[in-house]
Amino acid sequence: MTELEQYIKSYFGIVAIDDLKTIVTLFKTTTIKRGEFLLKSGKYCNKLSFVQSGLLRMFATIDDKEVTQWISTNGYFATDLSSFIFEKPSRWTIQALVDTELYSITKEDYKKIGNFVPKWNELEKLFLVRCFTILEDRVFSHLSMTAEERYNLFFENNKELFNQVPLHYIASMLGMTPETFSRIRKKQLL
Amino acid sequence: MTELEQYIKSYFGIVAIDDLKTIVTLFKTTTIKRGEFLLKSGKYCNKLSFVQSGLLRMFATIDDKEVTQWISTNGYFATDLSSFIFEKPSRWTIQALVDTELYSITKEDYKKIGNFVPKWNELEKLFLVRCFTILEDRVFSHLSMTAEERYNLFFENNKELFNQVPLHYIASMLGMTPETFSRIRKKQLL
DNA sequence: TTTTGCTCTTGACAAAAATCAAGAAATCAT
DNA sequence: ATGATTTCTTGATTTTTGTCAAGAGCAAAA
Repeated sequence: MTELEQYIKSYFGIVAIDDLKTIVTLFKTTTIKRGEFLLKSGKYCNKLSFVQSGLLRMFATIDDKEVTQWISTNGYFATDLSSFIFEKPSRWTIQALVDTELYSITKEDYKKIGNFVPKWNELEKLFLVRCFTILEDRVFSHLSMTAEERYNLFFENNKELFNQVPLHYIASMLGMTPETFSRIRKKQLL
Repeated sequence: MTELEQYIKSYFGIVAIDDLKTIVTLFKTTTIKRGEFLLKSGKYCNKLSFVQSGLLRMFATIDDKEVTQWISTNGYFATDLSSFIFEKPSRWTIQALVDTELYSITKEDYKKIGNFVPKWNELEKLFLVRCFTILEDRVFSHLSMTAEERYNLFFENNKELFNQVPLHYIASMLGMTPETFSRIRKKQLL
């Protein structure tokens, strides 16, 4: 199974191998260089991408401060779902933190998948509910956990990321300042 | 247009009137009394409900504390989406805060909608992305706003709720203690 | 009515997290 | 390699929020 086939499977669930191959043919590989933008806030998000290698950061700018909503690494997707589906301006900017290889599908091709894969609607639904659940977990973590607990939880599940991206982006994504992040980190390293 | 038709429209977007009428026939009205449970954590969520009148609270219990994730009022839906779609045990408990009238559809009937309404898949997708976006906003509010700012934003959009439910539930839903909530509230009332 | 329980507020205090400022360490561009 | 940036850490301090405890206000139940 190719990488992309695996990524898709992990988001969309069990997919018949023939369907999987059909879907994959609609994706194109593209590259974006460190610092370049996959999407800019206010623009229309017209493709859905999976990260093959590299790192993307999704953020919004508010009062001159950048708030990092998500960091996409190898195997994750990166898209403003709301903009992509509703075809409205994006609220997020997506920027490459390092040179990044992507598998991307255009909105146009995305719409066609249903013609080739009869079960597509069901798969897409599972995908969306999975995305929903991830956010539900995140909201819950803010209602019920301290900064330190959020740090620990995230660290356990994303150890690799801590050597790969500037830590203040992770701090922002977890809802704390870089200083607080650094102090918690020190405590855990002892 | 009936109430339920309006509710569905507000979540699913533009729906042809005939389709709307077809969908509505699959819902049944039920009543649940104050204190009773629509769903218990660990059980399977086998129906999707809209609140016609009354109030529901969705929460999880963690370390003897109840964390309120959402309060559903008139026109809102109330369901553990993840449990409903994936048919797995629910993480949430949903309880009526007062006697509550519901429009409910069973999972079984829900699955049939597609047979009667060809565009159903598209509508369902829009519904899910809308739910996703609501949570995306909530996560963002925790990354970029203080407790006071979250209070004000929520108050502006949900003034009525403040006379209808015990305020400590709203406090929990906004991620703060009842005491903090009370102090912020006092400040805003002056 | 009285009692009971729940909700909300308030104060005093403690803890958590943000801010400000400085400097060290690492990385990047030339 | 050098200098320029950016990232990360640390300390001092302030602000925000949580905790604990007590009491007031209300509403439901006896």
